[in-house]
Amino acid sequence: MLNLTIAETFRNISRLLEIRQDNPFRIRAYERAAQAIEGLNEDIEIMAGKGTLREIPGIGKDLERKIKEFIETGKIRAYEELKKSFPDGLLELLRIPSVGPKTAKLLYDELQIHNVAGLESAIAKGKLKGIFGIKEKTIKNIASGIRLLKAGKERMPLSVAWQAAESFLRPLQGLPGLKKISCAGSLRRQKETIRDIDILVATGTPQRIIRHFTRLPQVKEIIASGSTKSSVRTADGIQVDCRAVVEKSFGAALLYFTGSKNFNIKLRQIAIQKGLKINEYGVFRGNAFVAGRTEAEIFKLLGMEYIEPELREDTGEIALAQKGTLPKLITQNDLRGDLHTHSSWSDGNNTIQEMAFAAAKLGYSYIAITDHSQGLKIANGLSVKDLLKKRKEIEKVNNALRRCRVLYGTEVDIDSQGRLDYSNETLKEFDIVIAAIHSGFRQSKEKLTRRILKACDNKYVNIISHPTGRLWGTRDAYEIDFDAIVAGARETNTALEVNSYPLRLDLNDLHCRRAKEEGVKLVINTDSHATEHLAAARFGIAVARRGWLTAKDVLNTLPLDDLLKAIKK
DNA sequence: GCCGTTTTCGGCCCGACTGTTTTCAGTCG
Repeated sequence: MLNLTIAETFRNISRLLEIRQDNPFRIRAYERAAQAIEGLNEDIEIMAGKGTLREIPGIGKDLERKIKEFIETGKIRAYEELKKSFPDGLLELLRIPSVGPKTAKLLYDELQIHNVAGLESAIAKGKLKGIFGIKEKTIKNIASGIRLLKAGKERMPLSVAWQAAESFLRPLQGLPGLKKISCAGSLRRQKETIRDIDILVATGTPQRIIRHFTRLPQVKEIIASGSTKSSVRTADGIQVDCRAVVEKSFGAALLYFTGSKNFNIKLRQIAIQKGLKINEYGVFRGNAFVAGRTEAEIFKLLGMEYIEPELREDTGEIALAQKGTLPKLITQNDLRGDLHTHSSWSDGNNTIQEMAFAAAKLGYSYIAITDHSQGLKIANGLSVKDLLKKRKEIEKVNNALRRCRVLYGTEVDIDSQGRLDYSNETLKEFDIVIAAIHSGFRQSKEKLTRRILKACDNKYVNIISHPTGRLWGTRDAYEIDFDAIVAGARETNTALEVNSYPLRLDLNDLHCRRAKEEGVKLVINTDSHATEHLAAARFGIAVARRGWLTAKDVLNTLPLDDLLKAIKK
């Protein structure tokens, strides 16, 4: 898939144009296009084939041509030309916090510095002193920016970001003078990975709240601190921004700080058409404040439905909101059960009874215990003989626990040839069968895809679990032909799983939206190996919401009887 | 370079903080 490559190329063009001090609107056009392409839920090559590139906001005649050029030749001539006028590595300088295009150009023009290593040695030799506009403080900032860049704090998974955010939200909540508090930014939009954390507060005494914020024990460094805004870095290297506004502006500020950037720009343009101006303090007609206390009143004023944060990516949601036809996103309350969990029969920490009680406590009306199959020795997979005993135990738990029905399930291994690890005789006894790949990840895309399709063809397989095999920070997704799998799943009435386990999140939001478009049902499971993992469903819900899913698209929102009917082949 | 309820030209989202200036440019979000 070329989407990210093309987005990156456009972003680089934007940056080089910035250094060259080209037309600022042209610069922004490339940046906007890059962001729009990143947010696409469709393969850009397929769109090019269908001739729908121009439907992407920010893609006009010229960029359409450039995208096609890239798809056909692997290059964009104009970009290659542009690169020639700059030394290799110059873009690297822009990745240093506090170094922007102007500084990069200055460093290059004055000292011929064109990469981070060169900048480091120039600092060490004291060469930056004496350049107009650069003094001690700036040099220090650049040096610490380089250290940060090298520490390589890239993005963190959503789950880690939530933990960090809560460590700030909790101590601030209830402070005297604090009226409202919320996280904002990509965290509120529940993106899969987060760069930094935004916190917004409504207060009449901003200085006091900001002071409290910067003095929290986990703060290691104050990056900036003004009267209404402050940025800090934690000992873990996570940047947290706090912004304070008066209560009247809270909705406008929340809207603004939640983003995404392209979404905000689009909204402000719509406001301008209506003779209004939006900033983080409110919506104004002339100088008169007309809205801003809540996000809802701003959307209403702009003539559109409330748009959930997870949808705010400028990928078509604004038009639907104007028509009033947004999907009603699934919530955690819609889930009636978990269909992928493990017990101590295989590699889980808890007994079936403990898992069942934990599920009941969450308000679930069913939980499937889907232990690994016999071939997966490393996970203590169950032999056919074990299965009989396990089934008896489930019956016992079901007799004792009325509120939450335990389903007799398995996560059956798909072997390297696409065969299943239990016979059909065994499989047909289960209430629910999940199939998944646990080995042979390095096979070709075609072979991996065939394995999964073969599993779909089995009439007892109800769900395909973690289809792309990715494990965050450990293993990249293996390549599959997702469109082929969607087609196979649809034909065979096999559901695809959104695995909520924070390091998997497989499928992702893009996959969800695609599957939904093609009419394939999804399930949101946790793959829990302990009772406390069940709570991770919130992360699967986050993915599903970003993937535009409603409760209707997700099978485990159904009552038990309906669920069992719906998964039948 | 994009875009159009001001439609093929002439606009283009908006503001806080810092460091370097002494009124503002650069960076960031």
